[in-house]
Amino acid sequence: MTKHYREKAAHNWSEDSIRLITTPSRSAKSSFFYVEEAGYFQTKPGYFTEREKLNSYFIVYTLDGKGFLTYHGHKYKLQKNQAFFISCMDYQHYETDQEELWEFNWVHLNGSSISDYYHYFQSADSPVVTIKNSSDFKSSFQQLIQNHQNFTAHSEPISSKLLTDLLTELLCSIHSKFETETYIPDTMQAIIRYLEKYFNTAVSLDHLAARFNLSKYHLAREFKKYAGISPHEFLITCRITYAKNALKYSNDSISEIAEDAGIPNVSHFINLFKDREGTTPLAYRKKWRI
DNA sequence: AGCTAACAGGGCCAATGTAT
DNA sequence: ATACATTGGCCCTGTTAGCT
Repeated sequence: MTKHYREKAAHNWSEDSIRLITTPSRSAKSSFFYVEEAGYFQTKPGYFTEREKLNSYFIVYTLDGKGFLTYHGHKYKLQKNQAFFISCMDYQHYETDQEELWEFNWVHLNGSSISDYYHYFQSADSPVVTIKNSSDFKSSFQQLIQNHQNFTAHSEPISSKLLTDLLTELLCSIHSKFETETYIPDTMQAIIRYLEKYFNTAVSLDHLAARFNLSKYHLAREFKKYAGISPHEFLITCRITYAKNALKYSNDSISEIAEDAGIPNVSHFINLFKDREGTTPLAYRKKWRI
């Protein structure tokens, strides 16, 4: 591992700005999200930071004014209520606008599962998002800073909770390039309900298309757009869910359950179940009955 | 008996690009 | 928004043999 941490910065910020370094416990590092450093900056003209190859993640939330971020070869403008979430391993440069001075909350954070959050966040085309639920986001940041100014026995789990809130809000603020509201059209809802009801029959994409009077190509595309998975994948999920329920709460044999779930071929049922659940049907039944 | 693993072959579907 | 074409992948089947 080559590690050449590099940072260059002009530390121009106001008197009432805040910068807190923390020393998380061993257990916090292994099981929680934890703060490495956090604060609030009211910048002065000339403020900037440039760094790379730092094993830390970084969230910045613009409270007022204007800032600029350069990351992964692009330059982004940051305005009020916009946040970015980046990995400090990669080169980054951020600075205040010279006229509209940048005011922001920030946190360097880490944790065992943060790379998964970051990976999910990267499905957006930009590291900068406009926060949807801004009052909660702002309040979580404030609580986070307060929490580190007044150490208590439960500071670390509380910090982890607040960081999770921040990360969750970041993920929920991603808008895909297809401009999705959380709204799901009625037809798609109807199709989802139909599948939930008739999963145990041989329902195909063609069948669905005919039933709902849509082109099957269009149907498949739209379904995935709103449900996140293909119609067929959703069907399988319904079948596995039914099977798990029957395995746990009935005494039906595996082959009966397979049949009732809409997968008459037992061999295939077992393979599919194991592929999705990690255990065979019988092992699943036993696990929940001991 | 009932359950599971492994395998191979056939067919259908999801994904994608393109056109209108 | 809808339709068509292509293709690689995986869904499904059927069988067999080994397991509890």
